[in-house]
Order: sequence, then C-alpha cells, then structure tokens
Amino acid sequence: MPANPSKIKSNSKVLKNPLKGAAILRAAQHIFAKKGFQAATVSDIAKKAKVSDATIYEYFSSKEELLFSIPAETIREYHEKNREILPHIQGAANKLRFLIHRHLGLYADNPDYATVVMLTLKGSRNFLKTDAYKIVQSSARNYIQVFEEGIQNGEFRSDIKPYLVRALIWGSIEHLVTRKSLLGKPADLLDLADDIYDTIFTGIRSSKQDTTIHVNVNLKRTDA
Amino acid sequence: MPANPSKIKSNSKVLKNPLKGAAILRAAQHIFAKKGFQAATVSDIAKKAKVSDATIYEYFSSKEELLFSIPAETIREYHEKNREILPHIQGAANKLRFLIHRHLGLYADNPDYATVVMLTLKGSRNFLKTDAYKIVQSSARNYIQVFEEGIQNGEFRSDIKPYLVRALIWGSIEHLVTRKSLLGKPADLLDLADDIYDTIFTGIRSSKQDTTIHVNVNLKRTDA
Amino acid sequence: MPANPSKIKSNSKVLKNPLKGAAILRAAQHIFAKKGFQAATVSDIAKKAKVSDATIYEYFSSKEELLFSIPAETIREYHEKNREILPHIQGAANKLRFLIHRHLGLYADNPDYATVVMLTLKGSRNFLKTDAYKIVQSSARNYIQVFEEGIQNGEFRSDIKPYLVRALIWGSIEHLVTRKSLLGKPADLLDLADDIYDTIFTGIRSSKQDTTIHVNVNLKRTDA
Amino acid sequence: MPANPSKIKSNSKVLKNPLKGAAILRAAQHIFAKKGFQAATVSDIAKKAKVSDATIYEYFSSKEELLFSIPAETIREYHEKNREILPHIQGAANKLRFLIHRHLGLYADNPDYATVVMLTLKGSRNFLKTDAYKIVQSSARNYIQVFEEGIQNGEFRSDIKPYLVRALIWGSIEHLVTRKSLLGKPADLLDLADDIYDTIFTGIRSSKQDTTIHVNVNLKRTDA
DNA sequence: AATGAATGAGATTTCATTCAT
DNA sequence: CATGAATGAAATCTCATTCAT
Repeated sequence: MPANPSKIKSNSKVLKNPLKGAAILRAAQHIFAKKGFQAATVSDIAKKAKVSDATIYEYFSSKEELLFSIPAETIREYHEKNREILPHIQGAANKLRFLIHRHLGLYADNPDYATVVMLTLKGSRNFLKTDAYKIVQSSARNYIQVFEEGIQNGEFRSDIKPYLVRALIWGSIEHLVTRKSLLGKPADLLDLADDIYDTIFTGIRSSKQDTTIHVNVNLKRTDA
Repeated sequence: MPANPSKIKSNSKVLKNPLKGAAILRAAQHIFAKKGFQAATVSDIAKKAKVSDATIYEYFSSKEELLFSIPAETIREYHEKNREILPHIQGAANKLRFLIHRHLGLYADNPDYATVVMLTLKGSRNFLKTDAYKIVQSSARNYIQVFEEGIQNGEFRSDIKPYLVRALIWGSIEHLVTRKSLLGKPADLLDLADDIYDTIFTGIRSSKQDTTIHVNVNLKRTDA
Repeated sequence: MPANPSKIKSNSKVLKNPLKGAAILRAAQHIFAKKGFQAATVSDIAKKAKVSDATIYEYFSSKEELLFSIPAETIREYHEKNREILPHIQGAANKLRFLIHRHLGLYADNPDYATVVMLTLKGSRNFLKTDAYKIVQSSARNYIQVFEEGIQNGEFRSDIKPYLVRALIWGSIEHLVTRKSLLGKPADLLDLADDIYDTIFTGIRSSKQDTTIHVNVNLKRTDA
Repeated sequence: MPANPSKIKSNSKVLKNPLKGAAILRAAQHIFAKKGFQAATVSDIAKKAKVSDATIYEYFSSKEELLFSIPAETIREYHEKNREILPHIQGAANKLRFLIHRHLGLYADNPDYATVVMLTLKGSRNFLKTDAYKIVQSSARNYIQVFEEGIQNGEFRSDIKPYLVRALIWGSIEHLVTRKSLLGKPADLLDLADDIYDTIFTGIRSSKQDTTIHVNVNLKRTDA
C-alpha cells in the first residue's frame, strides 16, 4: 500500500519506494508518540528512519501530512478486516463483543499508534478532513448497524439509543487508551474489553433474552 | 481569585491585578479554543486581552503555564460546588444523575473551555503535573464513592465495576464534548446527560428494581 | 560625595539620600562583579540593595550610568590621597614604589571593584567619556611626573621612555589583577608590588646607583 | 581550516563549506570589533557575510560560540609558527625579542582581531574554557622557557622572576594594544616592540654583559 | 531517487525603562 | 521619595521546507 493516501496536497509521485515510505511512517509514529507532534522534528524522524530530511519530503508533502498518514494504513486494514469478519458472526451481541475487542485490541496491540491517535490526532481539526478519518467514520457506522440489528432481532432493547451507546463504548475505549498512553495503566488494556462489553450488554439487552439465556445457562450448569 | 494557581514554576508576584490576570486568562481561553495552542500566539492573546505581550509574562511565566492556568479556577469551583451539594442529595442514583449533569454541564456551559480541555489539554503530558489535574482526580473519586454508596445500599448491583463504569461515563462525556468542539454537533450537549444517565443506570441498577429477570440470575448462584 | 558624578546624562536631582545611592552602588558593584554587566539585571541589583527597580532610576539614569558611577568615588579618593601624600615622599624611586603599591593595593583591597574594572569597564568605549576616566588619566600623569623627576635628579637613567615604562607597570598590574579576577590567583596580589617595583627599578635606575648594589654582589661573587 | 574548533558545544556538522565558515568568522570579527559583542546582532554579521541568519547557526551553535571561534584559528597559526621558528633563533635574548615582536605584531597586523580580543574576549569568563585559550596558555609558556634558558646560559640575571617579567611584557603589550583599540594611538604599534624589549632587557640582562662600567663604579664605591 | 546545504519566517521571552500614584 | 505595574523594543534561535546537484 502506498505510503500516502492522505487528502491534503498529496504527492503526485506517490509510489517510489514503498518500503522506505513505510519505514518513514514507522519512524514518525515512534517519534510522534514519544515527543508529541510539535516537539518532534523532521530531523528526529529522518534520523530514526535513516534517511535525510529532504527524503521525507519526497514521500510526504509536509510534517502534518506525515502525521495524518500514520493512521491511514492501519485504519484501512482494521476496517477491512472488520467488514470481512462481521458477516460471519452470529447475532448482534456477538458482533458487538467482536467490535469492542477489535477496537480496544487495535490500540492495545500498537501502543505508539495509540499514543499518536489519542494525544495528537484526536485534537487535530485538520485530521477530520483526512481520508483516514472517513474510514473511521465508516467504522463507526458498524456499531450503529450492529445495534440496529440487535434491536430488530430482539437481542437489544428497542428503546436504546444507538448513537449514545456507541458514544459510551467509543468514549470509554478512548478514555482508557488515553490513560494507558499517559499513565501507563492498566498493564493490559485488552482485559477490559469484556468488562466493557458485559457492562454495556447488561444495560442494553432486552429483558426477554436476558431471562431465557440465563435460564438456559443455569440449567446446563446445574445439569453438569 | 488569583490568576495563577498552577504548579509549574508559578510566579511569586501572583496577585498584582487579579482582574487583569483573569482578563488574560479569558482571552487565552478564547484564542486557544479558536486556534489551538501552537497556532495561537502570545501576541494574539495580548491583543485580545488588551495588554502588551510583556504584561502576559508578568502574570504567567510562559505560554504553557498560561494554558495550564485556564482550567485551574474553573475546575476548582466546579469541584467545590460538587463537594458542597453532593451530601444533600438522597441516594446514589440521584447523586450519579447529578454528577453526570454537572460534568456535562461544565462543558456545555463553557464551549471555549471545553474546546481547550478536549483538544489541547487532554493531549498534554505536562498537564498531568498540574495542580488543576489533581483536582480532576479528586473529582473522579466522587464517582467511585457514589458507586460504592449505591452498591452498599442496594441501589446498584454489587457486581458492577466502579472504575469501568466511571470510564464509560467519563469517556462518553468527553467523546461527546470533543465531537461538539470539533463538529459542532449536537446542538445541545446537556440534553444528553439524561440519556447517559438512563443508559448507565439501566446497566447498573440492582435487580430489585428489575424483579423477574434477576430472580433467575440469583438462582444460578444458588445452584452453584 | 554624591553618588553620581558621571557625565552621560546626569540626574538633576543628584543628592536625595546619599546613603541609599551608595548602597545601590555597592550592590551594583557586587552584582556586576559576580555576573558581568549584561547578565546582571537591574532587578538583581535592586534586590541586593533592598530598593525597588524604579528607585535605582531615581539615583542613576541608566544601567550603564550605574556601571560608570562605580569607579567614580573610589578613583577620586584614590587619586586625592595620592596627590596628598606624594609630595611628602623623598625621591623618585620611593615615589614610584609608593605609586605601585597604591595602584596594586587599590585592586587588592577591593576585589569586586577590581573585577568590575578589569572585566567590564576596561572593554567599554563609553567609559572613556566619563569623568571617572579623566581622573584615571590624571592619575596616570603621576607616573610620568615621577619618571621625569627621577631622570632629572639622576635616580633614573636619562634614556628611559616614561610612557613605555608606565605601560609596563600599568599593564603588568592590570594583567595580574585580571588574572586574579578570573582565575583567583595569586592569593595575595599585594605581594607582587615589590617585585614589580624591583624589576622595573632595576631596568630604569641610573648606573651610578646601580653600582653600589653591584659592588656588593661582585664582592660576594669574588669571595665565593 | 574548519570554521569551528571551539569547545563549548561544537557543531558536529563542522565542515560543510569551510570557506563560508571563514567568511562568517571574518564578518563576525569585523562587526564585533566595531560594535562590541552585545551591540552586534547576528543579523549584522549575516548581512556582512552575505548569508542568512540561519546559516550562521549551521556553522556556529550560538552567537557566543561564534565569538569564541574567532581567535581559534589565528591563535593556532600564531602559536605553531612560534614553535617552528623559536628553535632556530640563537640565544634567549634574541628569542625574547622575537617573541615580543611576534606578540605585538599579531595585534598590530590584525586590528579587528586585536579589538575583539582586548575589549571583548579578555573580559569573558567563558573564554577561559575554550580550546583557543589553552593555546594562549601554551604560548605563555614559551616566555617562561626563554627566561629559563637565558638564566641558565647566563644571558639573564639569575634572580629575575620569570612569571613577573612575563607579566610585565604581556601586560604592557595588552595595555598598549587596548589603548590602540580604544584611542587609536599610537599610529604604529609595532614600533614599540623594540622599546619594550630594550627596557625589559636592560632590567633582566646579567651584569657580565655590563661589566666594564660596573667594575669602574665598584672601585669608586669601594674607595668611598 | 536522495540529499547536503541554505534559508525564510517568526515567536517567545527578557529587561531596561517609564509613570501614575 | 518610593515603587508597583506596565510595556516597548528587540534578538536569538529553531525548523520546516526548498532546491541544485
């Protein structure tokens, strides 16, 4: 994948040496995570990527574009994989659990990425104009679709507010990831995925199902 | 109230003209909200506050200290009022509703403040070293206390995870406020307070209020 | 004596409180010696003198005038005492010894003063326009007069070059005082006065006088 | 020769374009001589050197480093040439005359250099930490060695104090060069070299060279 | 394609100095 | 007389960015 899918003044000569482009992005992610956008210098990144400053401008038209290019690839892969797998998961509740795991896992697995996104990109107005942000939005729609599916098939209560519930999930994930970036706690982010799911699910499941399931489960257990 | 309660290298000559200090802070809040920290210049702020650039440095030792001084007063007042009122509210659920309203209201009522906090301060590592941040932490403890109260008096389920639930609330509020700052939507943030409360409450209230369903759950336990 | 006899834009309201003026000067001398002119701030001096910044400007019209006022009093006293005593000293050689002792003693006794003069004033073009500098020049003439007296009365060789010899003395004294200011060595500057005198005297005394000493030496040698 | 041999935080990227580095140094020497260190601005120097302000910082890490880099090259060449020639000069007296000529000549030939050294560098404490200053110290040792040689081979009296005599020479040279820088007099500095030498030599030469006269004198005195 | 070298463009910050009280 | 408060006026230095090679 090309290094630079960003919107803002994209380089015409996009392809070049994709490996070098990726190396620069990796270096940038690391440096931005460590120092923040302003404190990081293009030279820092160039040194880390073992290229010259000028070379960075062969691949990215500006320092900001370099920043905005960081999530592009990651987000795209993330989103595609979600799109691919979701249809194979049965039930809205299971889909929701999957989404939460994936969402939190994305950050848990890429701490530098998480730090850049939470501490730098989230505060950037220009990022909203980015292609990467469009994918973020698509991704957000997945949640809504799952909620709608759950409501329709009776897994979720009909009176839940999808946008609100998504805000709860999304917000709590970002809250926790931000804490992790800033304070280093908790040690294992991914552990929280089930807690989030459970708490949310308790709040949104429809009463009927709730009962049934539990009854079933209890019975099974009792049998065993 | 003094202009500068911040930690990092506070000016000894704090008081001077508190009104001018406050005017500078107000101007800074406005400018930072509009342009962000980096793009805002000290001159911008000085012009808006109708003082000279140098005067700003009589009140705040650096541009960053000026930034960190913005939440100090607001947060302190907010926290004190919470502390004052909370004891007079009956029941954990009512207290929680109050906290959420206050929390979201803080941002809804001060859009510039909200923007500075969400887009700039949240991403700043140095802000964590600030006195203002200490108050934020105190404030966060209020939530936990309310959850514990609710668990003890049976209003909330005993298996809820206070830190997680707080993350859901806190995270969703910040998520929504950030959206408002960046996208301008929704028109009225405060409307969401009850939605958040209701959704959360549904998820955490104790079964008694829920009767039927939870009976089953209790049975599970009894079986085991 | 008033605090400010300097040329450059002297304050009309000279007298005021001479004690405070002197305190300011003393503080300035100390601070300038410690930090140098540029690094020293008017605030530093004000703090040390226990007055406000503004008060300093009641006594001295500028930071530079304050600097130039430092030597004024000291030099004047020094010069007057020289003028007073010199006539009572017999012989040019004795007078010369006296001048050298006084000259070196001036700095040895006032290390801060020495430091300010050697490290700061000597490099200042504007100092040359100062009244204090005029006294320095007068003082320099003393040397010339002594040499002339010595030449005339046969104590010194008639082919010595007064200006050159003065340069040797003056230069060596300043060289040594500067070293003391910068490197702290030697421990006791005043010890060197006789060495300077002896060495110079050996070079400039007239042959007649020269003899005595050498007789002794020769004899000793012969004996040995 | 590289532009930057100074100690204090030397630029790693030293070489670049040595000619440009030298041009900057030349410009700096000129401007510093004309205006003094503080009054001279980096822009002044950049303009004179026909480079941008920023380019100066590519070659020198700070304005002060630029100042301290001025003597480096000059001093090094001066010292090396001395070291090279001294061994080929017969006798301590001749060597001393050579050193004095060279020493005074160094300043006489480079008026800007002289002014910078005398008015600015001599008062700078930080200059003492410089590599260039180390060479100055080496150079100072040459004098001592010459005196020791002269004492040993009988050219100079055995009771002279090398460090004192050096102070006389060094001090008088700097005194005279400083006067030249500040007052413009005398027209030709180098003329004074022989005067200094003669006067010093008269004071330090051994009596043997003086013999005859002294013998006569001795006899007279003995008679008396 | 890669880069060494050069620079344009400012912004923060510092202080000496002023002046009304 | 003393000073608290305010500010005008710069200057250093930093970097992102460009461009010729």
